[in-house]
Amino acid sequence: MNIEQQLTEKTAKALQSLYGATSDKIAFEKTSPDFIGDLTLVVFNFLKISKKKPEETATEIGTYLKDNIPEIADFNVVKGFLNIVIADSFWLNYFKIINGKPFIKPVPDNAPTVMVEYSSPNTNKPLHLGHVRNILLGYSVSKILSAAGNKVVKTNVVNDRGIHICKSMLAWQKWGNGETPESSGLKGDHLVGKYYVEFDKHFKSDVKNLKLEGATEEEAEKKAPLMLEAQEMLRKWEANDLEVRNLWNMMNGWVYKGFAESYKTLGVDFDSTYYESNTYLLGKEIIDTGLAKGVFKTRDDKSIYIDLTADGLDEKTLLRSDGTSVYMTQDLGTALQRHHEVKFEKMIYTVGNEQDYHFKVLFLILKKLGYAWADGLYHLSYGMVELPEGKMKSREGTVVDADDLMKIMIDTAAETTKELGKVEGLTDDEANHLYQSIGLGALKYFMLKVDPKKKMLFNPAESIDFNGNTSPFIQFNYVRIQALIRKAKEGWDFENLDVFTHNITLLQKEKELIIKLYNFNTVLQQAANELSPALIANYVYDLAKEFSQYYHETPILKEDQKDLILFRLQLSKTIGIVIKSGMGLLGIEVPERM
RNA sequence: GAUCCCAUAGCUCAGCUGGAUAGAGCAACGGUUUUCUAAACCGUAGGCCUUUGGUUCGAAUCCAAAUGGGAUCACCA
Repeated sequence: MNIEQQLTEKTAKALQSLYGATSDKIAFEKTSPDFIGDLTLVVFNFLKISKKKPEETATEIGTYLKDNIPEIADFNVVKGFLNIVIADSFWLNYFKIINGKPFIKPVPDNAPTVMVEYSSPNTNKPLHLGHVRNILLGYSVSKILSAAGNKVVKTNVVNDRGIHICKSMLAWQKWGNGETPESSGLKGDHLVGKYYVEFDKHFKSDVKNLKLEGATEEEAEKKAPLMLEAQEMLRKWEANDLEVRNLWNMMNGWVYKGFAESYKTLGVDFDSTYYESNTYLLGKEIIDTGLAKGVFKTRDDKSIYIDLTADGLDEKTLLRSDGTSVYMTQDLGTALQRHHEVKFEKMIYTVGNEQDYHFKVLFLILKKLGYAWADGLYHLSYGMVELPEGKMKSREGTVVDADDLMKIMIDTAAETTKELGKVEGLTDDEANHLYQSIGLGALKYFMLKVDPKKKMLFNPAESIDFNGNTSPFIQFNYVRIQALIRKAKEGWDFENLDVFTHNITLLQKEKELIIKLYNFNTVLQQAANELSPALIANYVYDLAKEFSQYYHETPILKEDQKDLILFRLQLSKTIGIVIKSGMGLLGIEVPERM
């Protein structure tokens, strides 16, 4: 079925029969638009075995292929380029098979399991723009992996304990006057975040005072009374102090409720959630294993470490001299626990690139401990989100809050939609749902169309632009297709678009569109391999753009011949299916009208 | 000091494992609506792909170095 495979195989045979040797460099690529043809073979690589001029070699191979592959209609040679024209009948035939069918297949029973971790928030403040990129990436990658035939387990690790939480708790205790989400009308995560900021404010003035008394910055930060109190609170938490635990439970409860709301608006979910308060003691048994295997070593002060200098890394402490564990130890333990619970083939950590080093070390340690599954661990590292005015700093108030951002996007969508007069005939619920699809779609697409590993600039003005390479443009083209189908059902007798029995001549653009559809699976596979939603985003945009051009230059319902109307409707409908599937992989909804 | 990542139009980004004249969108300028939804379409203009070497028939793409930007290198998470 796959035409490239067939061509590659036959080319190998052609080389063998023409020149008595073969090559492992046979690769077909898309023909450049300036030349005639669909697929191109570059023959320069074969000159050594053909011992002939490029043109001659290309012509000989072309002749052989044309004689042996019925789907080849024609070929032409330009310098060392062999351009192959695939017969329209092949593309039409292909279209008959896919016409109206879903493009994404269900996950087979024997599919490998992949665990994808994303979001991983701290519970001391609300989600911000950086989390948004993380969450959208992780969610989209889950969808893509699932579409590519994997069982996906989406998981979230909540960092619900530690000094950061105690800061919020302490500030609330001191200055909160019993304020609750209900009494303040604030979303729970925002309320807790407010007290985190409050802590920082008072802490800074503590530090300032101490510095006036002659302390250095470092000393002051360590000795600030507020910090000492927070640390005391953490100790009490670890000792299971009832009062502290109750406060902790209450405030975390507020935050979870707030997060749940944000996740819901964003349209993402998880199959499992791990809480660090349950896992932070894990990893200590791994220390024994490591020591027994001689992988870990003990220092004079009883702290335990691993020496990675031979691998070009540093020494990494895994157990403090007081016997407590560090972040790395916890992550080792969590990895072990998760592999035990979910027998994953692969585990993907969606975490920012500032932790590249951490994950390099984590994976290396697991490999050194001899866990074979460690080869399946992968750090999906993504770049920072920067604002036009520079980096986001929570303490300087230059953070873009996730809830605010979503609201702005939805409100702007509402405004624009009303301006364009597109709300007629919609109920309030329908209209609100539409604003949500458009506003959030724009946000998601804006963040996902960029290669994950690159840092990205978030320009608010540009992100709410609904023209050009944006989600609303893609959604709009889907909507046009649905409008065509609705009209066709009303005015014409085209109830069943799935039957394809006619024979027609393809326009150039129609052929290009079918080829585009043909490429969907390749792009999906590549996106799954590279864990890159950007590939899907760019593909869907290209498809929508080509459709938009087609729509403008070609009559569909206005066409005279009934066969042609039917075919063009079918083509449009199938393009719609692919647009919807592709957008679905990005976590973006497509409306039926807009 | 060491390691890792990045550098393409004024701006934001594509450009897959090397191939023919480097592509979109935004911004700018001009055009298209009695005809399927103009959140659209068409056109004009805009480039020493940071620099220098190397590999090759052939480099934006691979290798090395330089420059600029970012990140990391805790008994923090």
